[in-house]
Amino acid sequence: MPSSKPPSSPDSPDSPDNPDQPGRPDQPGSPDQPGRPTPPEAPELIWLRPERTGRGPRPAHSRDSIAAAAIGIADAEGLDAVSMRRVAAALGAGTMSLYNYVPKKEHLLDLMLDAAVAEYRFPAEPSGDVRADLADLAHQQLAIFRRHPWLPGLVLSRPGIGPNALRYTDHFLAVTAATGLPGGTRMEAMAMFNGFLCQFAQYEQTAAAGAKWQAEMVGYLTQAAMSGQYPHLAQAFATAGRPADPARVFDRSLDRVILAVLTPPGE
Amino acid sequence: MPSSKPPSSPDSPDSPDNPDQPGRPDQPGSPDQPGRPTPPEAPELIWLRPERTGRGPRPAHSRDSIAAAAIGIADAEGLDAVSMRRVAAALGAGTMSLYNYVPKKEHLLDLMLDAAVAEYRFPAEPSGDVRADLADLAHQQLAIFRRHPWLPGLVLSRPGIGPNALRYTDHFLAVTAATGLPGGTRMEAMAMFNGFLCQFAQYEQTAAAGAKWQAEMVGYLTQAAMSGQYPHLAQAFATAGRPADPARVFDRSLDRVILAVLTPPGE
DNA sequence: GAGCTTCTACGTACGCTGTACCTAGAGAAG
DNA sequence: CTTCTCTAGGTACAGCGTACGTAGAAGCTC
Repeated sequence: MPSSKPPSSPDSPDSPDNPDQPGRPDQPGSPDQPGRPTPPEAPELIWLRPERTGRGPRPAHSRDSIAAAAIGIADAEGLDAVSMRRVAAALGAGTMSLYNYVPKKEHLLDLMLDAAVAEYRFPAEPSGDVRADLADLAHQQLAIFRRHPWLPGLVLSRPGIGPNALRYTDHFLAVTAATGLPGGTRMEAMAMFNGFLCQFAQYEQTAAAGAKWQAEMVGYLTQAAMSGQYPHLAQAFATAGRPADPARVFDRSLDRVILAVLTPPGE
Repeated sequence: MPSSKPPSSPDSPDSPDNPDQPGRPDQPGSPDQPGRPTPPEAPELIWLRPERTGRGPRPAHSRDSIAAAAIGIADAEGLDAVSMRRVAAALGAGTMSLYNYVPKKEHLLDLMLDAAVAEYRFPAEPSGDVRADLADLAHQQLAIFRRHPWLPGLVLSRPGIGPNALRYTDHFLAVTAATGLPGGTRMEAMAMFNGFLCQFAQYEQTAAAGAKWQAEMVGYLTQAAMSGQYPHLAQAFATAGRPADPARVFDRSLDRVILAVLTPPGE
């Protein structure tokens, strides 16, 4: 139904023939009398709302194009610059028209998130080497996070699971199937895996963003270490060598995460 | 994420008579003549600003009382309810007076974060059982997160390190000293440990918050599983037993995290 | 076709946000 | 004493999310 969205197509403003199937029968909610003025109950989850109902004029935009516009703004100016007005203006639409596509701004963020997740390229089949497959997944994810610096924060703050996130989940489950671990355990492992990557990417960004911030942080930490109030911190500082190569830190930490993922939970 | 945005100063509306400061050197950072009205450079990190300089009237509030007021609001009504106006009103102060204590709202969040971290109760010395100490730390942290539902999101979104966070760090380093791992590795391990706890607490909350959300999610996932597009997800669903006890899930996942923490990184 | 219904587009307006800027006045330093 | 720095707090502004209402297009049923 939804995507199979090649990311190479930036945005086709109106694909003239978009034979989508509106055939979704109805909400499984409360069977209402016909002719009720209020729709029974719109789902909160945007993925449960059909993109198009088939009545009335054809929408001038699509979820994909809206997400692409928002992502463009976020990539260029940060997530804070993504406002309903900005996105609508980027689409050439009136501000309030956006609310025909997206009931709340949160849902716009959900669209952005899932559109970004569409950038993964999964192999058709797991290679058989679980560690290698997970490492590949991790490096892809890090690359996507670097392309979209706002993404880690979004992933960490929202529980959204769109169609593309489901594809990611499915792939992760496929890759880890060989471990023999039960499905629930592998889902928990995925959450850990994901969380680690988000945090690492976020750390990377804050470190890279401000030289001033970094300098202040170093000053603050050394001052704290010298104060004598934090002896173990001081000792860690004293024994630390050079700042360590970030790529090495990533691979090292990733190894540990993968280890945790692959270990059977039974004590 | 948010900052790094130059003020841009589009236009000062109209200052009819603004006689002083004709040659305002504008951005700080330029070495000024002595006796210049602008202070040389205020640090961005709030912990590097002295709480009190000793001149002028005594402030009517303290960082602690401000943080306590903000935390009270956040606990009762969520982090979104914490606005400068609300906090100032809770203190019985004018809105703009708050800016004498906190240069930006971000720093108010930093104060809140560190005040919440102050709730830890660390033993004077590590017990010698690293796993047990870490498990205790984790359970304390989870309890704090449950007391302050807004905290995990803050911790995940801000790199702030206040004095109490330093105390936490020091304790973690003390506990893990027995592993013999180098300081840098233990810091990375702490980040993983922390991140896991934040994410778990956050998941716990979103799951507990909305029965409707949960119901929709289950419907969405089962529908996705039945669609045939996500075979491994479907299989995981099919083989899953009952929803599993959350406390068990926590302890199980915690075990894996601790395992990852304690494992030497060298392959 | 007519007529009804349902959708889209979008302007206006409201309450809220963070905060720049300014005026008073308190109190320590010289 | 004077002088200077600090604090308290009001006013104002640009921008936010979005509730609400109107106008008209497009599909369904007859």
